Formats: sequence, structure tokens, C-alpha cells
Amino acid sequence: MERIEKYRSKGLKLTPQRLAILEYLDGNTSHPTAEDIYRAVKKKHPTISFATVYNTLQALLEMGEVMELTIDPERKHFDPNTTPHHHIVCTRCGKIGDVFVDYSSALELPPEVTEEFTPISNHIDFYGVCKKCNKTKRRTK
Amino acid sequence: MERIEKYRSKGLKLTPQRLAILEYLDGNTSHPTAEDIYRAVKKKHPTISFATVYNTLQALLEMGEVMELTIDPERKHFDPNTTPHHHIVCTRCGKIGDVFVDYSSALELPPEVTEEFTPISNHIDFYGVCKKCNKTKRRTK
DNA sequence: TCCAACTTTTGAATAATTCTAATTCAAGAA
DNA sequence: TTCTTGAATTAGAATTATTCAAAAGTTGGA
Repeated sequence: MERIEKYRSKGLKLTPQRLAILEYLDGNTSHPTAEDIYRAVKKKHPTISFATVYNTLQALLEMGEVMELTIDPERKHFDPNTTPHHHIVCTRCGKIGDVFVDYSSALELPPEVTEEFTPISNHIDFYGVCKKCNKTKRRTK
Repeated sequence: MERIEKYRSKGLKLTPQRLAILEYLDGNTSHPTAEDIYRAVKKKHPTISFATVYNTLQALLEMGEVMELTIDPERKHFDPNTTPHHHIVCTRCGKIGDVFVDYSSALELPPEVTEEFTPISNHIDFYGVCKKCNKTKRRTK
């Protein structure tokens, strides 16, 4: 997600807006939504539009430079780390953490499934409570 | 998902519309969207509204009688089978299959994750290609 | 430096889902 | 069986996330 050469060579035109988005995403492990990105980039480029964020994300998706996460039923999250990994979500605050373990060898599918589907990959959503929320009193109701 | 007594005893008022939704969901393994349910129930209750489908789904969610699936980035799918299980999605047609295997014991989390999160549960999305799509020629672009 | 092709922008358009207010109804009480 | 009331249904408006369209502005190779 760093060297800008990589993007130009893949035919991506590098505008200031895109550079700002790339910079924001580089090494970012916060799993931002489109809105998170929009708000962050807006600080340096107050005129940037949502469409530009979505356009750029679309381009990066097609280049395989970001992944779309479907963990959150309300909105898409994006992950610039495209090496295969899993996620853990705090069920109280929604914080998303990374899990860099390859469980594939342990995930054998039963015959009734492999008869119907040829498996290709997998992704695990772990659910739990983060440290901060564990300290906080659970809201009563 | 069957005995209607269960619902009444939990304070759910049983209207004809709700009974039709319950009947449609009972034993349904197609992982329908709200629209799938709306269209199906509409056959018997032509005046049913989307709001009723969403209301009922909300009530069933709160009762723990259906699960919301986030596999599809475009829309929510619902599963009346609330016993813990996983899913496999056809990356070509979107068909969703069930995987009734408990992999929990194989899904140990590394310390850097358990330091930050107290894990509670997990759900695996498997991705693959279904039998039907495997037969079909892949569309060339 | 020039210019075609690609981007950005604004605002409108979609699509999924939620909300609102008025009307209707389920089901326990009488 | 009828009454009563809180809950459910409905139509349609409202919201929210995301996409699209057209005009204006830029990038980067020639």
C-alpha cells in the first residue's frame, strides 16, 4: 500500500485526492468505512466528495489493493491489508481487530457440503468484547 | 420455528401475516432476504407491507428465533436456524449453503488478540462455487 | 506544451431499511 | 360473545449508504 509507483504502473492516475486516500489507508488497521475515509481526507482536501472516495475504493478493490469487509450489517468497512486474515469484532462498540492465523487446514468441510460446493477460501468473524468495553459497565438496558 | 404456542407465550401477537411469515421461514434453508420473504408472503396476503416483514423479523431477532447474516454486502439475509453453524457462499450466483460443523476447538486465538478481546463466538464464511455454476461456462468478462 | 482520457465534483438517483400516523385487529377480560 | 386496549398493519414519507450523470478540471504521455 506504499509505493505510489505501483499505482501509476497499474494505470491509476494519481491525483492529490487519491494520494491522500492512499496515505490514509497505508498501514491503517482501523478498518474504516467510506465515511471514515471521507472525513479523514476532508481535513486536507475540504472539497473532496464522497463519490471520489467510492470511486477510488472501487479502483483499489479492482486492483486487489483493499478488501471489503461485510462484518458490519450497517455499512461496508475496508481493509488495506489484503493478506488473508480474519477479524474479531467487539459486540459492544464495534471495534474490529485482525487475526493473523491461517486456520484453513483445520476447516475441513463435510462431504454433504463438498458435494454441492467447491470451496475456495474462507473468512472467520470472531465476536467478543474489547478490553475497553470490558472495563466499562454494561449499560443496563 | 414451529409451534405457534411458543410465540404467543413470548408475547408475540399472532396475526395472519405473521403466521404466513413464520410458515414461510419454518425449515427454510434458502437464507432469504427481507424481499424474498415479502414476495413469498405476498402471494397469500397481497396487501402485506414491507414494514410488516421488517417488524416481524425484528421481533423474531429479539426473541432469538432468527439470525441475521451479513455474508452479502448488498442486503441482509435471514436464517431461521439459530443453532450455531457456518455458511458457504457461491461466488458466482450467491447461493448460500449451511455448514453444520463446530470448529471452535480448532480456532484458538493468539495472545495478542486475547489481550485485546475476550472472545465469545465465531462464524465462518466459506467461499466457493456451487455445482450448478461449475457446470455453467464462466462468463468471459 | 498539448490534449485525450481519466477524475473530481455536485447533485440527483437508487436501494435497503426505518419511521410515522392513522387504521385495524388479536386476545384477554367481562 | 362482546368489549377494550395495547399492539400490529398499512401506505407512504424519511433515512442512510451507495451509485450514477454531466459538466468542469487534471494527469501524464507524446
